[in-house]
Amino acid sequence: MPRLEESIGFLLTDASRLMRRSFEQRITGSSLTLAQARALAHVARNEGCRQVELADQLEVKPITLARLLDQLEQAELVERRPDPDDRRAYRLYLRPQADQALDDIRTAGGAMLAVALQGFSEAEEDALASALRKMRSNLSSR
Amino acid sequence: MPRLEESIGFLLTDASRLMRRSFEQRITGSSLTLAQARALAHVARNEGCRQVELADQLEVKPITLARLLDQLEQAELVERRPDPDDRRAYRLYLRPQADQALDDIRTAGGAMLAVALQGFSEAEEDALASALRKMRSNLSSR
DNA sequence: CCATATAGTAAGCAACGCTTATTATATGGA
DNA sequence: TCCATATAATAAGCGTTGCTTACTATATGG
Repeated sequence: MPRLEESIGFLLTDASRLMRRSFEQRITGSSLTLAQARALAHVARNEGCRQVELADQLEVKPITLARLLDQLEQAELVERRPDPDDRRAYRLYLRPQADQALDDIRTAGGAMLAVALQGFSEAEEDALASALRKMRSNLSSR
Repeated sequence: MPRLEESIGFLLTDASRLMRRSFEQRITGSSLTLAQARALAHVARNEGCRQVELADQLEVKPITLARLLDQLEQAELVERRPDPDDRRAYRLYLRPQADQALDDIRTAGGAMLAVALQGFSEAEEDALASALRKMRSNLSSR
């Protein structure tokens, strides 16, 4: 009988929760949560995209993304501009302050990972990243 | 410039969120959340332990665990018994229905992992588990 | 015996994510 | 052209997780 609490499922949630804790402790400057940071990073890679597209990418419901964008807009990091071709839709753009926030995210994330990945070889890091990408793809609803 | 949104940090949170979604869709029978399931699994491995010990193991605050235990107690899966040697403390025990719930957790978790780990060799699974354990240990507050 | 520490809980907060429903706008037939 | 249907975004409201702060009751050590 395998130890249930040491299964990959629980290990992954443990690592994820500890990572979030570490990240949010380090990013006190920008006071972003991990979910907000993630949304911001995706806007940065997809400037001009619509919310429904981004929600699909992030694999959350549109309303969940809308709330995240409310926070990012209030922090003046992201801007919703009306889509000229579809009056129902917005297109998403970075505001000037976003560059600084993205830097902060990189810094906090880097510091967190430096701790989390202590003792990992580069090959181990690559294997981990690759495994996680594969899992994400396997679990994707698309 | 590495792709921020593909860093191990975000990959891990993605995989974790998708896993939780998949798990909670599959365990409709017992209607447990992943966090409750995790707490239950730890009670099973540590019957008779005190809440403060379990909270420490789970790396959550005692009050966070207390809420989880409220839910598990209401579901008649876990029982708080007064510690005979310390009138401030409880000791935690499984109720009879817990066996069935733990089976359900194994089943739902197994089905979820079967999807999540499609295309993984046994060696890759082991490497992933080992990497996650190392990360957890590196990020542990203890 | 008293100061301090510890076990557990209460109250209240914020984030995340959801379901369901609503509004406004697009779009594809008849 | 018009209408039925679909789509983009949001509103309202819920449950879960996890936290901080503060409290009560009990242990424990000097």
